[in-house]
Amino acid sequence: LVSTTTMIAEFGNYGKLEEAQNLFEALPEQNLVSETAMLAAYSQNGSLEQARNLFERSMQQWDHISLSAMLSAYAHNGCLEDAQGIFDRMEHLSLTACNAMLTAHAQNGNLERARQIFDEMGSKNLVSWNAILSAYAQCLYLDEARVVFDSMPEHDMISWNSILSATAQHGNMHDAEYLFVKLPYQTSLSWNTMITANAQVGHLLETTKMFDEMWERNVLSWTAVLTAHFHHGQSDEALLVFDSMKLDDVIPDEICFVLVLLACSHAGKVFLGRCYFQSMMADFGIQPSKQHYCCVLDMLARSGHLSEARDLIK
RNA sequence: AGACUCCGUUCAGGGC
Repeated sequence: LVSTTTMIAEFGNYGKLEEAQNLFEALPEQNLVSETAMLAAYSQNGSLEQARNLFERSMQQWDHISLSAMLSAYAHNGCLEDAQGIFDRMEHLSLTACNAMLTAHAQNGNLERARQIFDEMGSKNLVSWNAILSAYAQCLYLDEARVVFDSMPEHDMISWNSILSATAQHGNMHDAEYLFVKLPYQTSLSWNTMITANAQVGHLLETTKMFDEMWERNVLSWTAVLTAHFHHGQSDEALLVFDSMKLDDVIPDEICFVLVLLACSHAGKVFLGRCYFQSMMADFGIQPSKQHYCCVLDMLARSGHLSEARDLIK
């Protein structure tokens, strides 16, 4: 039971919800801890209804950890009121619960409420600091973000990454570059943040240069190059990049396919686009999301395949 | 054994 619970949590972290669920259902007996692990797996993969079912119907008892898990499930799915409901009913407000609630308000655009929770917290850990930092960073309140950053007792990769990407997304590539070279960690994460920033502001040359210099490339790095070509209207190059990526044994994810489908759409390559769409499902086992259908729809509509586009909507 | 924080993709339309 103990090792299976660990594996359920691991599968959840890696987005393998089905595997987690299979393990969970095959358990001869379940306890609070394994149920919480499953709850978190649902939450991390956007299955709010399943999480709610498990929490309300199957579970016989709850502790502060399972409550926190459900709280963040609500928080991540935009159910602010449900999250607040759990929060208000908790007897002991654990650090984790406060952090989750803080983030929920921040993601809902209520920075003041987030700030209030932060200020009222008796003790804070690095997660709390990072949460309020990224709340400001994501709204591109750079000044506030810098103040928080400078007040923090310590920084980890997440803190650096937040401030770096906010600076870059704000368009201050010089400042971003300055931060980047000052980083105490030169990890593939920081490289990916930087290369992505370059791609977002449309610096194709910088993007490819960084890509060539990287020692460890993953899907994010490849996605940045794809994005940069896409921004420059270079659909063919984008598709070439995508094919090279597969040759390099990097597994494309759903976002790569969004870009590929859009590239096909812009280049008017309907047939090719269909092939990629099929391949996405058949070869990579990716369930098409609404977003993917929108891309296909866009492609069909732009190229004048109106009746097929209409069928797709149905 | 389980919970909390960061990062990648965007189409169309409307307003200024």
